[in-house]
Amino acid sequence: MDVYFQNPNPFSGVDNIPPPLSSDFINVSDYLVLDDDVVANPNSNWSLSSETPESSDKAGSINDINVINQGFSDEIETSINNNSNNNMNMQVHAFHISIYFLADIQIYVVILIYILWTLLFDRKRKSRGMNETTVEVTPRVTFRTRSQFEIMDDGYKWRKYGKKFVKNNSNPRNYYKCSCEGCGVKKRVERDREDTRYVLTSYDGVHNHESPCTLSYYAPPTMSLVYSNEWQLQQQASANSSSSNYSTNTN
DNA sequence: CGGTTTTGACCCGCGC
DNA sequence: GCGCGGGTCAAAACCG
Repeated sequence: MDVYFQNPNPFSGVDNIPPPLSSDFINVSDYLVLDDDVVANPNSNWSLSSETPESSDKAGSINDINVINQGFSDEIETSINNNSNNNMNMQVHAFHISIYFLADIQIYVVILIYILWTLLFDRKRKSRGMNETTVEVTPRVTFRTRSQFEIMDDGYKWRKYGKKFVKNNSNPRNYYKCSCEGCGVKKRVERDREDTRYVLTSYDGVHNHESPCTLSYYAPPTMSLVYSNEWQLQQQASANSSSSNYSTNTN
């Protein structure tokens, strides 16, 4: 499992947009595009977790990154590369801890848990009328980010299709679909019910297209102009929609 | 006018 | 079967 984060920094050169506050802006490449400050300060206050389709609402944070992938906790190794063209990348490598550092007995426990979990998952699939050849792969990744904004730029264009007040959370949960035709990725955004300073952003599925942000960054100058303008519009729209919120927090 | 947001209704799975 | 909670739909409103 390799997850690459890139940082085109869409804020650079954009007028009327407040400068990014430390750790308040996290963007997305596959899921996130990290801001300069986040990459430069690995200890800044952010976290990442992924969850199985059956275990929603379990996003948490262990140190910087927490990954719970299909029932296993994964050991994470992070590395930050700064290549020649100022395109900073963060590589996240995940290893199954069952092989990496568990003692022998614990390996068997993990294997047993895995078998039980697989059987349970298979039963759930069959109870839904899914046969053996039906593959249900809906990766859900949740980012827990300390931010004053619910809507953070993640490099993709989203269309809101629902809003729901969920139990035990006074803050609404917003549902978004990727606006790109044919892309079925969905996004769920809500304030952490336990600490409203944090925003939980869950992604269902994987984009089958490039982010407009990535295109902008790697495109030839003429293309870059087109996409950059799109980015500015998105950024300004986001800033306008939350301008009152921002103004109350900048003093 | 086209794209986005809002919001009530509807659907579905799950537990009792 | 029923109620509840979460997710989605779709029509109307909104906006640039």
